[in-house]
Amino acid sequence: MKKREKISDAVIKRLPMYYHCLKGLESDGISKVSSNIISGLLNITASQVRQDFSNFGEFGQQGYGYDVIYLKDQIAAILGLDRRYNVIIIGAGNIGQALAKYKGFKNEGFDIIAAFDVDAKDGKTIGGIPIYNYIKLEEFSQNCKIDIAVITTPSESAREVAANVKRLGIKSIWNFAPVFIYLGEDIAVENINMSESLFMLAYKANNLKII
Amino acid sequence: MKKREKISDAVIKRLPMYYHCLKGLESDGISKVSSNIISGLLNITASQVRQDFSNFGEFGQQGYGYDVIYLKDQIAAILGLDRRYNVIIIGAGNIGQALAKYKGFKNEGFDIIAAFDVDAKDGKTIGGIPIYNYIKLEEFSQNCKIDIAVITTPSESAREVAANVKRLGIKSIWNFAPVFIYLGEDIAVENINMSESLFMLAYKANNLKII
DNA sequence: TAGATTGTTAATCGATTAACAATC
DNA sequence: TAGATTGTTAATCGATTAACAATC
Repeated sequence: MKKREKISDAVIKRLPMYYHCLKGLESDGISKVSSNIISGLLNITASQVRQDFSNFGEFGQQGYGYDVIYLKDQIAAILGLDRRYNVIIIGAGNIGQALAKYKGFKNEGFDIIAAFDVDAKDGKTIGGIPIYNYIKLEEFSQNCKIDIAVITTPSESAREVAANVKRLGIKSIWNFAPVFIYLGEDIAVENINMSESLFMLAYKANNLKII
Repeated sequence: MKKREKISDAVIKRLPMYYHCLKGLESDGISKVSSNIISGLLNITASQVRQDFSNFGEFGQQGYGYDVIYLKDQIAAILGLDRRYNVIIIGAGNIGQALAKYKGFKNEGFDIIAAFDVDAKDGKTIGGIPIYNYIKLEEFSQNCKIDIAVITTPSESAREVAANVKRLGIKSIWNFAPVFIYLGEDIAVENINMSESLFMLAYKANNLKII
């Protein structure tokens, strides 16, 4: 293992791909895999697969390859998927409600424990998750450890909400508002910008190889 | 203008950022801008801003800078935002419904004209958009030019739906199912993989600078 | 004109790929 | 053992940054 310097974003972006791929192999009952096979499944080079893994440790055996379950567990641990997370949703509009109703996150270790909205009256639920008025967030955060805040407010309020989230000591933000949020090095933010993705799709569609 | 070779993905990813930024400047009533100012707003280098633009043409004037509206229109044209798109949604689950109800896409030139679902009975609507049974898609596509298909089905059916969409001659897919879709060079696909984004957030949160 | 800022060429940096010794 | 495949070092490729002549 090379000495652990800062891992580049390009590498980190591929970790979930590896994890997903290994889960697939596991559920197909395959127990060993080589960098060459992974490279074929993910359409990258075998060299890159080995380089990526070597950033974190030595997970394979020369002449054999990698044990699927062991490697999957190692990558899960690197990603932090070996624990559970308490998640809240801020903004109970269309997207916020859709995420609240989606049941898939629980399987991956993410428990949505509450939603908040400026217009909410207490006592309601969506998809079994309680909704509170946004003014209750501070009190709630004092009683319950929140790992991740999902921001699904309109863009006008997103930055203000994000700043408040940081003030309450929450360390991760998953932002769906079409506003770029960055609050410094001591809080993790992932921005999902759907309209930028849609614009890139328009570009790609208009620049396809000769149709 | 350098001769137009293939533009790298890294450049294309920044175009929506420039567009967004210029719209902001325009709505603030600012009429001229320099690469230096843009670089400050977007946290990239001025050199990169000029390099990026020079892939597509010469949009500025030495000693002056760029005209905000002209530059914005040029970038809109490069992205293909100078026309309108007919969009359908396939899969009327949580995310599909949320997108159908979201009104923001129309402003950018994307008209959601119908939704399809395997369980749908004809005659219903969501957010004013008609829902049809999925078996009607082929007929619909023959009567109406569809530019973009949004796939919000469960992951099990996503690939099959995507193949069908391609068969019907639709040239762009916006995929929200957690499955990587690629159908060759002659159809544009943008994958929004929310769980990968969530995993990256977990990684970042677990690797923050000393807290 | 003098100052400002572009567009482009050259230099640097970082990420990907290739090669191969180590070794299971 | 012979064959396979890792982990790592070196080579290549591509993207970002710096520098500057052109010129408004």
